Amino acid sequence: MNQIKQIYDILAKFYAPQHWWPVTSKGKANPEYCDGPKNEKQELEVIFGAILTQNTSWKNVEKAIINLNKKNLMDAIKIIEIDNKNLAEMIKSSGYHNQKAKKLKNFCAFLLKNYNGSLKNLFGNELQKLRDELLSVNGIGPETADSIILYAAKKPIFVVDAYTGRIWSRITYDEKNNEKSYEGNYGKLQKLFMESLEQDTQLFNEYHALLVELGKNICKKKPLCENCPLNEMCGYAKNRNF
DNA sequence: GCCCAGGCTTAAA
DNA sequence: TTTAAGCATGGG
Repeated sequence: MNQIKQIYDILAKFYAPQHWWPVTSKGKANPEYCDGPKNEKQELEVIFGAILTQNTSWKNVEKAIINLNKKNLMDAIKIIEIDNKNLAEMIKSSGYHNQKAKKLKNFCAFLLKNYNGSLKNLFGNELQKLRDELLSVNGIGPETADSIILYAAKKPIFVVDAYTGRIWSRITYDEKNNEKSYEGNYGKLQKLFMESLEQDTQLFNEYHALLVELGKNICKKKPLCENCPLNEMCGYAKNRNF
């Protein structure tokens, strides 16, 4: 078994199932209702969440999502119609709110113009075409695009994030690889993970979520190697005598 | 007060 | 083609 699969198995035993992507219900964050979107409105919520969580903790995003739901703004046309300042104020808690307000509008304008406002139409594209389309929107980069593809469109693509880079850099840490060898190398990491695993949406879903959990709580900037289920296979942990 | 968070764009070297 | 600055709130 390759190391990437091995890591998944260890994490899946170490942590409970993650049930990503979290979706709110009835205007509230609802932890019982978080196995991904069930309709287009919730798919749109996943997309907005993916944009709002750029370089931002989910806690701060959740408040913004709740606000949008309360004002009935999970709707591409309504987002286009509301003015920038109003929208920015609504999503203030998610940080970079002025930029992110524009990003939400950019996506909605794109959806209305090219796909008649229909996510079903957009998601009808082949995976690669869908990715290219998403990346053409100003404000959507590789991680946001892939999150949308995996968690809203439910097509198999591996989402790489800062945690993935940090964790893999530390696992492979040795004389040649330093602690940041794989940071900021999106394509290389994505290829590595996708070539090591079956192309399975649910697997990619859970794996990414597990890496986030590990990155947030154990493999932090200052890592807690003593608590880490991967420390026996981790070059960085070994180097620190764990 | 300082550090960090589920990135992306733009402009300069 | 790589690197830096700017964006900004909220929690530890």
